[in-house]
Amino acid sequence: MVSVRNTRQDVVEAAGRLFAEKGYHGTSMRDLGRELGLLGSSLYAHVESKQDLLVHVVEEGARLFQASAAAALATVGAPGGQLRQLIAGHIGVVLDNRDVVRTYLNEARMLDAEHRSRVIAARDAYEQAFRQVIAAGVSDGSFRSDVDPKLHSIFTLSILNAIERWYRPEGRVGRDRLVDEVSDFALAALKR
Amino acid sequence: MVSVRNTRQDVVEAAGRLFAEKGYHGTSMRDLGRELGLLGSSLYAHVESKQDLLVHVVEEGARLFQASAAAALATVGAPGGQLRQLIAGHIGVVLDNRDVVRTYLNEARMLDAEHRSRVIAARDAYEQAFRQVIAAGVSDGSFRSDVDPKLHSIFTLSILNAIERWYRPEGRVGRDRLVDEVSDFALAALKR
DNA sequence: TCCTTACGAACGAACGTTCGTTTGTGATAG
DNA sequence: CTATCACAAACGAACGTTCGTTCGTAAGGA
Repeated sequence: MVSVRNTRQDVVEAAGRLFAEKGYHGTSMRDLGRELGLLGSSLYAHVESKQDLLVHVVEEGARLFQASAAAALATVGAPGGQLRQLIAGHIGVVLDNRDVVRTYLNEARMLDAEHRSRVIAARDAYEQAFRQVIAAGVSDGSFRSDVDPKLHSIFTLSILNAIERWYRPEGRVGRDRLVDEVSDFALAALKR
Repeated sequence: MVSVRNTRQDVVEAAGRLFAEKGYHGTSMRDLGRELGLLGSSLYAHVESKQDLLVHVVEEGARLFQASAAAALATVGAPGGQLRQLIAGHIGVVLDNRDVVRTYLNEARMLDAEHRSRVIAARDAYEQAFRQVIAAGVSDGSFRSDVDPKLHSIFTLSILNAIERWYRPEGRVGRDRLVDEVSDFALAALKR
């Protein structure tokens, strides 16, 4: 029942891979066709345009992060635990969807103005989740009172978003260790 | 006596600006010409090739960071103070050379293999400066003993390298405040 | 039989780059 | 002073290639 032919999802996945590796403008439709064993022109049976492919990859990235944040916020517990959940979720998304995430983080600015502003809005909303949790911890006294929630969330997200640039799954740092290290680093600045 | 004509340095600067904004592959030689008020073909009076332009911008970025690290390491003082110097220097480089730094950070991977590996080596050497200072602080007891210098330097550099993505000089956070916030954040995880 | 998938030729536009020519400017010679 | 010269800077046409995309057609599974 396995189809020999390619499906739309195959094309989007391959696009994520190539966009992540060589950038949107560095990838041609013929490159992408070659990756799937077909001609560049054949891709148009599955997809409307090259820009359309970028839109789909980036929006999948946005969806993944949004779902992760929603799940973390749904957990009950102290702000410290919730922040740890946010961090663990983010790292899970990055490690399980490297190419989509790399494209989401690095190539979204190549989108046309309309789609790009939607992505920016999604990122703002995601950052809001971090800010909320930190602000809650400041309010209820579990975090230091002189913490700037906005700056702290930017710093934490900076660490998380950079992971795709250096982390190697086969290296000496396992996934759980990574979550612990990032969490401890981010929480150290919050400890009163 | 200011020249009305453009100089090689003008071209490299404009290239840094456009590469930072639209990416290397997203910038054409005709775009770059337009930026300077001339034709794309006219650029070849100043420059060997488009790739050549990228090489010069990226190598300038590498030089700036290397000089900053050397200056910070030359200061005497406790590891905590030296780390703060490294951070302040990095932030200075980023804020005073936004376009060069953005190109250095985001477009270096578009270089051919030879130049790219030189950039990677330069980045490794730069990260080494951070790692050394942290390791020294662990050794002399001014930092916690269970700190992993490599991970800590990666996290700190992640924060520093992300600054170009969100910081606005005209915003509510001034340069000195930014240096303090990043330093406090990075040092909190080192406090014993 | 229809519908999806893929082909492969072709399109016009844009790409990086080359080249012969023109232009402007500063130095030099009369 | 002015005429001449050299040279760098810029032009603009053109090159060969690649780009994203279109289209008519063929093949094959439901």
